[in-house]
Amino acid sequence: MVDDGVPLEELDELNEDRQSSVRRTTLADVARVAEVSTATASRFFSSPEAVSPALKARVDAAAHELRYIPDASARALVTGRTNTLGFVIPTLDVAPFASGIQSFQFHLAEADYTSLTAYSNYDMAEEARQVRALVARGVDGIVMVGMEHEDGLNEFLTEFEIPFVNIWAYDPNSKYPCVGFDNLEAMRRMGRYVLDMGHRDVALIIGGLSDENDRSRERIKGLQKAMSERGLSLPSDRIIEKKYGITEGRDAFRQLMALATPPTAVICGSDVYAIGAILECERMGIQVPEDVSVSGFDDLEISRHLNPSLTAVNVPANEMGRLAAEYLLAHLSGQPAAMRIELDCVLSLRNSVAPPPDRT
Amino acid sequence: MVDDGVPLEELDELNEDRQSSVRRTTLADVARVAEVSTATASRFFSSPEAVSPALKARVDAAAHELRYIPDASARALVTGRTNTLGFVIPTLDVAPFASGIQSFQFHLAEADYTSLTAYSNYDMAEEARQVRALVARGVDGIVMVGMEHEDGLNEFLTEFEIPFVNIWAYDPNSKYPCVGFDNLEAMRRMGRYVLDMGHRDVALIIGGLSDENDRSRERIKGLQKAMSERGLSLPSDRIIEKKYGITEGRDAFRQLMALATPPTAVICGSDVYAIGAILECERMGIQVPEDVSVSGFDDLEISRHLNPSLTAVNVPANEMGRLAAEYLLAHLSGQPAAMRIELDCVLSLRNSVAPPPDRT
DNA sequence: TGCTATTTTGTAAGCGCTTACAGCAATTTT
DNA sequence: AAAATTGCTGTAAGCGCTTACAAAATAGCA
Repeated sequence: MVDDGVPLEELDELNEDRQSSVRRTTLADVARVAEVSTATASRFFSSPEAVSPALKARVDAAAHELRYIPDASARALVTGRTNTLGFVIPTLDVAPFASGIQSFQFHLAEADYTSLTAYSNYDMAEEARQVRALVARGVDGIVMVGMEHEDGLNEFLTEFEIPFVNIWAYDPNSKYPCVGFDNLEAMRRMGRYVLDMGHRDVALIIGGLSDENDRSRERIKGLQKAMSERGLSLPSDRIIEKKYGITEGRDAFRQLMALATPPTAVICGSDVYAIGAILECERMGIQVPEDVSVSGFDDLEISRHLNPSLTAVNVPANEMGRLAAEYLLAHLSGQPAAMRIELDCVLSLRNSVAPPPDRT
Repeated sequence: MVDDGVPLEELDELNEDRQSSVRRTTLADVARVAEVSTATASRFFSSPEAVSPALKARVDAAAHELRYIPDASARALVTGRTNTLGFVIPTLDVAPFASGIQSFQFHLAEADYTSLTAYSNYDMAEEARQVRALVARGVDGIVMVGMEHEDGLNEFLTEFEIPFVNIWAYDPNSKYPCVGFDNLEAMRRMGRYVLDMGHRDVALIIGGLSDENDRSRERIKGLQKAMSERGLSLPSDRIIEKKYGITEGRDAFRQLMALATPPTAVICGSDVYAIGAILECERMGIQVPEDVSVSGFDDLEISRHLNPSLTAVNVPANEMGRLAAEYLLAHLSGQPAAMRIELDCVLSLRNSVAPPPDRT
């Protein structure tokens, strides 16, 4: 794959002059050229309204002439602020996470903040490690996914006075800020909808090890609740946990269909499983929704296009990213901000769920 | 949506104590507790081999006792290095870009580097703006997508001695470092493959405004080249430019089918268009590949699962992310590194391309 | 016009860290 | 045994910037 054996002249020079490289332009240079003090030059950048028009013009000219770029590290050192926020997500491979972070960054940019992203890979210990690394980098605030974190992590952040917010989940009793939706309630709604169609044999395909993932756990509970409300139960052989992926969804679906009494409805904890299930149906010659109903969770772009189109819980990823940014920005500027924001999760009702086949 | 009207006690305290907040632990504190000089304490962290075991133990104990976390800004100020790299991509919504950046970050993390991501939204001016912002943040190096950038941007980076590398494209004659594949050649291969099947009426659905996107432009050229090699041409009404998205792919496909002589093969500049095309075929009752062949570019996870499975150019996104990280890391540590790395783009041959229908 | 209130500017002290350089003790060499 | 290394450690000078505080300039007012 890689083009090896590159001729020598194609190699980068070993830039030994890096140490002795040209000294970068500093505020002092600008001040000297503009014939003002460094204080005035500094004010020109941070509080221009406090500088007279005449000097403002001189500093501006000097800065341009010297192609001055302020040094963020120096500024951070003295102000104690880096204007950078940290964001720890499980992975970018899950489209809604990517959307959420993009939305988050977009809203930060408007306030001249940037963000450092780190990945936990659904591992709490790794998440904690990443959070600590972000704090060492000097982030002014942090976003994490889910309400549950490694023991002591919340205390750690509190001790270092790093504001943070949990997203992708909502708990009205949480001691800590959160912006998200109620995973249990969302899945319960989907459960009710499916049960209202008349299904009694329901199964669930869900992601991640639920003991490390409070969102998954809540979703499982939500479905169980919907069923017990109807006097039904969800036997554990009808809950299939799989790694994230279409292939995994197919596998799980096949597993389910091999059961003595296969479910008439397969509820998925993520759209990708549902996509896998629908594709597997096609292969197996099973009709959706005539023979089996399938529902998803996320509402990816493709889901509405599928055949049949996928009924799914719509996850407000962009909204969460935006609100997390707004919360942190408000908090950092000393403005009051709602500690907990609950977003609604609507069901996108489409064609993959219908009443069960008549078995009389 | 948003839960408004939050009761007052639910609001964050306006943390007015932020200024007067507890002073954070510094190296000097650690040094004092360990009864060593700050120099020794500093050495303990940056070059521990230069410290005697006895003092090492004392500093270690003191650091733990005080829960000391070094200040990255202060270190960056004095060393002139932030250990942070910048990465500017068009958008995270395109899965391969997300993969590439995740791979990039993963490899940086091993070297204790982090990365700042910025988005250009396929706009060169915005890209330049983001690059400048990253430089102002003090990044030690930058990754950009594509070979073409705003006028003067390369010079700007050179002037500030910021190493950078272009990815997602490859040009053996580039003056600047690149890690990628030859977009023209990749598409030419796909073109040949399709033409070898016997197709003569070929059309292209491709993304972005090609004058701002050298990858798209090269891909168009690649197909044109493959066709002209066979004495064929690609009329402009058979090149449809659309924004990225499945819906757009469907629209483009319908547009193509409405042509006086519809193409027998639709080549797409991205898998999402191909997915849209295949789904639209299903709706229109057109058989793929019996009636029309469809090919993609990217090779997303879902593509192999589709029905029919999608023949596509496989883009080595992870590989590019990894190699970009390796290049920059090597360069920054003064080691020689190949300036240009060409990655191969293999065709993932599957079932969506077949010989054209017999029209006799 | 003289005096005070206000605005604008400058001086200089760090922010927390690294590192050149010097000092000193323990080895090693002659 | 004196001289020369070698290995650690400490002193102190900044890195580039912001911001109290003081000083100067300007405006306001009687």
